[in-house]
Amino acid sequence: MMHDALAKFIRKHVHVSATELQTISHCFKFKTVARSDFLLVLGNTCRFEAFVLSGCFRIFTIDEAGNERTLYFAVKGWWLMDVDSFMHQTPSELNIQALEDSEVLLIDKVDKERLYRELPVVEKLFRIMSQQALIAWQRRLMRNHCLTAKERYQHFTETYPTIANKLTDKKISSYLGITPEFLSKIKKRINEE
Amino acid sequence: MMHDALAKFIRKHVHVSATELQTISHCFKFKTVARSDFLLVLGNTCRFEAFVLSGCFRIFTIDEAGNERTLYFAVKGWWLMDVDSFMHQTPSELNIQALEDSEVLLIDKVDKERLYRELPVVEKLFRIMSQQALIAWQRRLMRNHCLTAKERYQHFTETYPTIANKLTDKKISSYLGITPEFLSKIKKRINEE
DNA sequence: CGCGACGTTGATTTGCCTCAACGATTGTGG
DNA sequence: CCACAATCGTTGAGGCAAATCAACGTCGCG
Repeated sequence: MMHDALAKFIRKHVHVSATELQTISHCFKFKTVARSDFLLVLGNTCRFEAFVLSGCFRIFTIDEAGNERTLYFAVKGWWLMDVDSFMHQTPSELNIQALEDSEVLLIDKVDKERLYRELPVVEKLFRIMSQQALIAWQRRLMRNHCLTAKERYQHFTETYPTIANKLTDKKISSYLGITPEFLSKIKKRINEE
Repeated sequence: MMHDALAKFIRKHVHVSATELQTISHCFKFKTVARSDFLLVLGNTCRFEAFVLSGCFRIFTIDEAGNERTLYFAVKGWWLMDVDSFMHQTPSELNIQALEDSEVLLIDKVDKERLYRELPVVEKLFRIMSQQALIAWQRRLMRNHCLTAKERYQHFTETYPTIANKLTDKKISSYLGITPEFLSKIKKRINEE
């Protein structure tokens, strides 16, 4: 059934009984998201967390200068959420947009709180997920300090080749924190080698 | 008693009974760390997590070029840990050094795992802490993309004035991701205004 | 007291941005 | 399904932000 991917994901991180898995699974609702549709729009409150079953998403914000800044991309097996907005139920600073026709499993705040209350293993799961995400963000910031734009581009395309293939250069540049023009020049230099 | 600060911290994030608080507190051991001593040295495995009672610490790594890169500073009420190394018991990539004579409460891996097992509220506490740290790291990376070095310096000194006062410029520059020379020029420019 | 780390300053170089122009793609409404 | 508009990718010229290298005064510490 459609929740298999989620079950597999959970089992990779924590021990759960079949019953627990059932309880968790039943809190999630299947949803399709058409290409370029928004799952969350900046200014709205994030009322869900989502597990990506298929497709591809971009989580981004708009800075004061009006430029798009991509926090991350999410494909199968990744999570979509604005931790801050969902946790505190405050207006989000993020947009979540589907880059292709996609499928997700959604859980709303009430069900999430209920799971936290009833199943300690869910706390554990999200504790582990958050800590691993934390490590990844720390590493990414350090890479931003140490590496040049060219090195960061190569690191990204080598680490996530399948994601990079789906993306336009403009979106990649907004993830790397550089201008599209400069990314174009980087690619030219790489090809000339 | 000496665990008061920790109890206060915990109560700010989760509901705990007095008994639970007792159980948690008893897992922590008091320790003093002399100025410039290391609580963790790069290459060793992180066998503890620590809550800072007093003093000031720096968590940093050394990049390929041999430069120090500061992840963050920690004062009273902050936590010291290498999440990755502690979680997976692998060699750490981080140094944790006291910048002044300091006091911490330490918990080792065995006790931490026991707390996780016995008190679901501890899972919740660290889940919440991790998620809030995650938000902070996301914001910091976005600031690194959007802001100039001068703006990042001002943001840091305005957000953490008491921490900034304790630090040498060299350490601040390694946090901001710029050279000490350039920070010196930034400060000059600010003074001339 | 003397040494080594720190902070400052200047000259030069490099990485990346801005702006502008143009061809190539993509998406869309008729 | 085509035509047109809009967005995207590329290229070049010029400019600014920040790094590098080198020199020198200062401070803290042994």
